[in-house]
Amino acid sequence: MLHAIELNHTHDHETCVHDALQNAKQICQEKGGVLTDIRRQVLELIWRNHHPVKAYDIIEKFKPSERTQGAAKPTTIYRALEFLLEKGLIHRVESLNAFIGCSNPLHVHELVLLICKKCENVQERSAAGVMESIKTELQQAHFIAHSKIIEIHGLCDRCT
Amino acid sequence: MLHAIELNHTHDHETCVHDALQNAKQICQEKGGVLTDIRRQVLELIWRNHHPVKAYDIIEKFKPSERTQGAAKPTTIYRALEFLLEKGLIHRVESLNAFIGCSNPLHVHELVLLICKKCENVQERSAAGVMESIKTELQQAHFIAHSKIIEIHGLCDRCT
DNA sequence: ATTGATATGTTATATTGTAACTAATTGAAA
DNA sequence: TTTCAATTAGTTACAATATAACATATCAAT
Repeated sequence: MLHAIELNHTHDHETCVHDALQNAKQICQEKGGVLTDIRRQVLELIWRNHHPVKAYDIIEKFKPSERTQGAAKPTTIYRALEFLLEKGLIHRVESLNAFIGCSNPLHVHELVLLICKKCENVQERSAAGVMESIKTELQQAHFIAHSKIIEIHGLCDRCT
Repeated sequence: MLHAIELNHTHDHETCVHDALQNAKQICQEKGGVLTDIRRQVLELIWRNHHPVKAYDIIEKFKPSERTQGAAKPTTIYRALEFLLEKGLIHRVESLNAFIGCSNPLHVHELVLLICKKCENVQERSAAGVMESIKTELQQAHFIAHSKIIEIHGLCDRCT
């Protein structure tokens, strides 16, 4: 377990962000992408936040380099997000139009997202049992799945 | 089973739209809402389309009455959609930013949506087994669910 | 050096969704 | 039956989210 998404006083945020970047480097090596400055910074921003981050939050917070004049334009950020999604380094939360860091990018996995309405943490779970029963359901329906979106909204452990 | 969402030559579309409107009237009686002209027309449009419909598609297609000058404004349509969602007469497909008619509005139910990439049909399934395994997963996580979004993208029976 | 692949910049616009306030409607209580 | 309160709808303006299309830059391999 790399990073349980548990944001409490014992959580070492620097380590966690650092590890995410290390993973990113490794994955880019393995899968052949390049973790450019922009992409790295976007990933880092998402991990620092540790809550679902909206594209326009990133756009606003994004630090311009010497070359670039203003803040990064939408296109730039959306392209970085697209890259990170492709490499499995982040997830898109459909029901929030937002993004979170993938807590276990080295291992490709389908997931259930548990989204707390109160603390806004998102917990990522592999939920093998759920995936198994979905498989059964899909077989009954003769449906070939390409992607699965499972997002549960409610109250997490600590917020109940 | 009210309307399996099967759009083929044997599918009687008029009956299907008609039944949806009948259900809507009944539900509004039971739950206390009023199925106004606008709301009814929005619901009808969604059912006639029989595919996921985007809010702005509705806005464009919306027939103005004698009173209203131009097409309906966004606010009007979003309000109607909100009403229909509340009454369980339609579903929002989060991953498409679109809406579909609920195929069994008389019976409150959590569902799995099977979204075909090719024919764009959306099949609504109760998937008791899936819901059961999600329940187990949530208990393990000590998470209290308020709502569940389960959307599977892929190829349906007829499109494989 | 040239080329091809990848990444970024730039401009403009498309799409999706709300806020805030006003006016009309309607149905029941006074 | 008036008037009141609640609900619905109209209007204006804008916020938030996302993409298209084309130009430029970077850099490694030929």
